[in-house]
Amino acid sequence: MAHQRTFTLATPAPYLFLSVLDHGWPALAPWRWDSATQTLERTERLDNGSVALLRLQAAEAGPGIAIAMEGPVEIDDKIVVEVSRKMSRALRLDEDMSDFYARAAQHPAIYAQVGDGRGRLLRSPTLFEDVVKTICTTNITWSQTKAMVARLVDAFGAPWSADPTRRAFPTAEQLAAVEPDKFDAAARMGYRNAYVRELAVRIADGSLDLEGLAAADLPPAELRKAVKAIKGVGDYAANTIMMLLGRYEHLAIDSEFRAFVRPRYFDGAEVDDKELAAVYADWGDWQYLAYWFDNMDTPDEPAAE
DNA sequence: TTCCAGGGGTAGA
DNA sequence: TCTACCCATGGA
Repeated sequence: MAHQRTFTLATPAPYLFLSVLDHGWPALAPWRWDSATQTLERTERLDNGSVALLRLQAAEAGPGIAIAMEGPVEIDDKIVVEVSRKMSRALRLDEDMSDFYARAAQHPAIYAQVGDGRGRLLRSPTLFEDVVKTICTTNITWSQTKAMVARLVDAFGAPWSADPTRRAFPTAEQLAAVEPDKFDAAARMGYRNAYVRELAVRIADGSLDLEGLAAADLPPAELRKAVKAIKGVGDYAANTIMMLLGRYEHLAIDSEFRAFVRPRYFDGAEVDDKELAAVYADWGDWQYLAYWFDNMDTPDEPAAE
């Protein structure tokens, strides 16, 4: 028997629910965006091991996000607290964006995109999921990133009982338990297979405390060094992960960044990455977001498609 | 066929 | 610190 419960998550001010579309993450499983109902869905594995479906929408009356949960076990207050904590992390409801908004207000082009209440780029309930997904964005097209992540979830994630085709993101322990050959054949991530497997094994055997890293209040340089020590994480991925940890002072320079900045600010001239990056230097701690919204001209459509 | 995508590891200088 | 070379996968 299915159990349902709906509750409201408080949001900061200003806040626009559609900001969840500012990042490409809602296109990656187990997230799903239903444009007809403006609903962000996610299959989530709870701490008690059961899998529930979450449906997030802007609250009908007043501020906040309405979360409708459907799961196989009774949804008590403890579960509500757990899901609230996870979704608050995913939607970054605790981040202080005020300084970024103040700076954006001085830049009409950026402000036109950021407006009031955007900029909270969607992430995952866990750093593990964010790191795996980031590795899946390196040296690959976005459509293949989506396919790789979908295969990972379909093959190894725990199923939602009401619809087993919908699964939660696999835990590190679940992935570490899979035979390498079986993992590679199902995930088909190319040379990234070994990176993701090693990450999962190191977390599962306790040699890497990734979530502890996310929770620890480390100096940024130390945090970045620890992130970059993960196999498969270079400069681009490390800076993307820093962004996912709420540190926006580094730019993640990739082919997309170059393809945007070079023609716009250098008339297509062959300039190196250092020079390209200097375009956003004035933004200091907010360089990543400044670039992100500079390179966004479709505010009402899912980003990075 | 060849190229290369929201790069990174490694060896060698 | 920098460069050359290699790397699975699959679409163009």
